[in-house]
Amino acid sequence: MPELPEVETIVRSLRDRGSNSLSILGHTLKDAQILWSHSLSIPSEAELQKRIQKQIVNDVNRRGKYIIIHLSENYLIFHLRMSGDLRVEQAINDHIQSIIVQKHDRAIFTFTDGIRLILNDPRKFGRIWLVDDPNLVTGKLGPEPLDESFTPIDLYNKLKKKQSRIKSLLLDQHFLAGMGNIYSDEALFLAKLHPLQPANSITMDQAIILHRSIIQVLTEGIRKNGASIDWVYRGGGFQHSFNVYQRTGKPCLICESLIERIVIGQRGSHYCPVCQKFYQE
DNA sequence: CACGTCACCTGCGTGC
DNA sequence: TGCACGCAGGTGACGT
Repeated sequence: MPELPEVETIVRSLRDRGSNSLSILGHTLKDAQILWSHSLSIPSEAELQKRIQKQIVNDVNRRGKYIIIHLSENYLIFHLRMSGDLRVEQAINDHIQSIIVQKHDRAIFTFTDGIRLILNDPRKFGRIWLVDDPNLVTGKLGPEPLDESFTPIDLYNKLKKKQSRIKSLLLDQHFLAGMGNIYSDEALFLAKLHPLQPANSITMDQAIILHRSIIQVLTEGIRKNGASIDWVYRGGGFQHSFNVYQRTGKPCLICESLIERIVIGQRGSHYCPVCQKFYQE
């Protein structure tokens, strides 16, 4: 489900107390229940339960699409993949609460004061880790697109070394962390690049614009609290700003040509055939 | 090594 | 209405 902006929105809601969200900062863990065993990557459920006890949440942040919860001793890490979501529940009555499980709940973390952090994940692709070193999980990720260390020159130099299609590269988390199908399509539209364009055919000028477009769509996505599509609604509004994603057959908002959809690496790719020309040398 | 394809899952919309 | 099919915000394993 979530890409960088959606994950960032969730991280902020876990970290910062909002009008309708509950921060877990400073809370002390008491117990964990894993309802779908594959949701837990490492360690074993017994080990997890033993190790998280009495650990305090010191911070919550993000690396790419991974949510990293800094505990007193270890790091509790979540990846929501396609359909995962995290919610924090207010403590109600202990006896009632321990029984309440919603459809698709896969893991429940209970704090000493009764609040609960719950992974809900219809498609069961989401994963959880408890590790001493977060690099064990996120170590191979590419640069953070919103960090200053991500520069147009570096992007150009890396593109030059790749001959895969630009759309596939943007989805490759080892190349760049955090982009998913929505934001890749939207960034390529802003950059006027055809999704099938080989990476090494992209010019310096185009790379500069692509760099700016990536930052623009991600920043706008975060500002709108991410996108809410399908039957899972999380309150974000970026879906109202889509130029091409899921707009197949609808007029381009710039030139009114009809948006096309092709499949690249098993993923639907949406683009304007006129604004996003395929360059042949 | 680099790149493409498949497996892992459930639910929803569409068309017959 | 029922059912088959295609589609969905991702990624690791495997093949060429």
